[in-house]
Amino acid sequence: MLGAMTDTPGRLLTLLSLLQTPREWPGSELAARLGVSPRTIRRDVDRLRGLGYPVEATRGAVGGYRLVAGKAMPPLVLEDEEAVAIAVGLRAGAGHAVEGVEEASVRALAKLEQVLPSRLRHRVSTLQSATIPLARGDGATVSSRTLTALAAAVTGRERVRFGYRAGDGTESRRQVEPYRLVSTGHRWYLVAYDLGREDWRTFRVDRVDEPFATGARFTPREVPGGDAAALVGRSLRRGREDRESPESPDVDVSFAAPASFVAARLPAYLAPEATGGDTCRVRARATDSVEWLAVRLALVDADFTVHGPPELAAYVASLASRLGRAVGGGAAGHG
Amino acid sequence: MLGAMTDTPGRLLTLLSLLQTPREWPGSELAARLGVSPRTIRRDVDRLRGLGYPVEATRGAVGGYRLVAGKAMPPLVLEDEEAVAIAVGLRAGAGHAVEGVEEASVRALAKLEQVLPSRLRHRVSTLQSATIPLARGDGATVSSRTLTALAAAVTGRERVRFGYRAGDGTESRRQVEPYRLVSTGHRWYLVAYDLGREDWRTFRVDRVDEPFATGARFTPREVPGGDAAALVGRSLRRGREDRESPESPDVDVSFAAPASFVAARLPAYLAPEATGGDTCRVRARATDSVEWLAVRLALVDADFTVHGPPELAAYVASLASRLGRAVGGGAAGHG
DNA sequence: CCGTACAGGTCGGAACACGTCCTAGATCAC
DNA sequence: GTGATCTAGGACGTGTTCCGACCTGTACGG
Repeated sequence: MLGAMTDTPGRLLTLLSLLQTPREWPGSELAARLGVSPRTIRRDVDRLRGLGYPVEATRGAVGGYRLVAGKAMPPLVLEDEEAVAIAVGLRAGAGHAVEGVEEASVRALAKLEQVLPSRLRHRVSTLQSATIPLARGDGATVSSRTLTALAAAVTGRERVRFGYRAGDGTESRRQVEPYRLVSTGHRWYLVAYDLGREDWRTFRVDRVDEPFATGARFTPREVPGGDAAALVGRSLRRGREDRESPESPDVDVSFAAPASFVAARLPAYLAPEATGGDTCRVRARATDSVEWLAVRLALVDADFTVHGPPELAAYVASLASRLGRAVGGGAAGHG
Repeated sequence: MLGAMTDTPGRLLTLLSLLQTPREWPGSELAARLGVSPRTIRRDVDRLRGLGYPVEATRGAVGGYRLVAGKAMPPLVLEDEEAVAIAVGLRAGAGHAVEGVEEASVRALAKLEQVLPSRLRHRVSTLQSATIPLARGDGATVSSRTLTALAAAVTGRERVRFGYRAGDGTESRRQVEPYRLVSTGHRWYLVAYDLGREDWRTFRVDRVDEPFATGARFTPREVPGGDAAALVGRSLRRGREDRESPESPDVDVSFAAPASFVAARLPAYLAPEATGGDTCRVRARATDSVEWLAVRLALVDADFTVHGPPELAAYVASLASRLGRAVGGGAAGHG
């Protein structure tokens, strides 16, 4: 730890970190460790409680203090290893995080990386290189570096400069006021006010190159429509910044298994509807990549039929033939 | 926030949380926000620096304070959303976390869940249900609840009671002093001193049922051989607690692609060796499940041949035939 | 029943924290 | 250059808090 604490606030911080350990601390031990009298420890505990951190105490011969779940998150005191583990985990999930927490996940990653000691930083990157991005290298993968840089700029209200490669291939340099990151499935969009164009724009984050915070803070403008996510939707429909088909093709797959079985093995947005006692069908807007989809369908561990989209069928077919070749061409399974 | 702060330690904590935001704070703004004079803010910043938190200040007209990377991790102050995101991410990765940080990852999760407010707790579990475990449901999946409970007991040095289902199907109740969690690939082991058997044992965590910390602390014994991981290895070789073949079958796959191409798409422990300019071969001890392996191999996006193990070949074959059936039986791909 | 631990009151002396001055140095806009 | 704006930090007086040393009460385990 930090050695002998002489001042009160510092002692409180270390006390908080000690109590976060999943064990019970007798007051006397805490007193010895912090170099103060047990009475002071009791007072400190009172103070922490006053601040909203619920310190629980068990009385009796084997009693002690410990920090339990309360109404607000206490500051997390992490060991080096733990911080690295979280950073690696969040980075791995940055591209295809669990739906509903993508943006929070990126914010947390940005916050963590802001204060991550450099000696841990390179451990994170080496460890991360051991993971593979599950989306194929089609150039549309989003780097967690870009993502966290943009997230930091959004919450810091700092202007950002970056290079942008539009859908038709033209490159440009932009300076924008970033407002929000929006995630739709596995794709990220940045809603920002483009200072050069003097209008709102949505940018695909995978096409953003080397974002750089200028350091200049800006005062928020009002987002047209009030909702950044809606702006992304509109932009996609108009296809102004994004020349691709705005809506991903619809998934349509039927399974030779009960709906409950299939539902348990697919993400929530791919909810199957029963089409009989032992069959069901999944129809949904696909936000995942075709590769991801194919993998998830295959891992359901039940026979299925792809009705669409054609891209998915084609990929599944190519996967089937490749796997067939991998084991000698014969497609005779054992199941 | 917590409203008007009147006491110094509380103010320091909120200051720390404000500085963790990825933006710069002018001293005057901090002063207004915390209800003290700018001079006090300067003193507080000094104090934080004295405690080891590197507060960086940029001077000049647009200057301000911010917390930067230092030599130790500062206490992370997380928003609700961010805490949920981290918990979900860690849980998702609990089974098959990135190699090298599995144990730290579980420790971090245990620490976080100890203080996670209950209102966030059920959000985590609902969100998690949206993810699919990538290991097939063969009964050998480890619940993150069991894992974190054991991790907490290990660091808390608390005795644990649990039900255990041995490899031959016999059930028993155990009371143990838990020493370490060891992860080998996708499988978890608990090294503990079994109080009933009066000897050291290693338990497969997926066979542990409802661990329960008794609250009784114990004083550490010396681990025989000094190394818990070695103990697991020995136990596996003897097959005392674990009747399965101790070592997973060896993976042997050759690719019709350069080693560099393959290496970039596989985890580090599946390092390919070049067998020619445009071919390479992967030989390794497989710690992942067969399903995972098959998926990873398929996503390399190159033709490959499975030489072993037989289980992998069989699974790949069954996958090939299932995927073939999914698109109408013809195994003719488009690639 | 006793030992241990948490809980909390009081009191006096010492230490500290705070605000209000002050000056110095750095940076940016004009 | 000049001025504005920010951090940096010393000096000082006042008021308060903090701490340790008592003390009593209560809960729990053996």
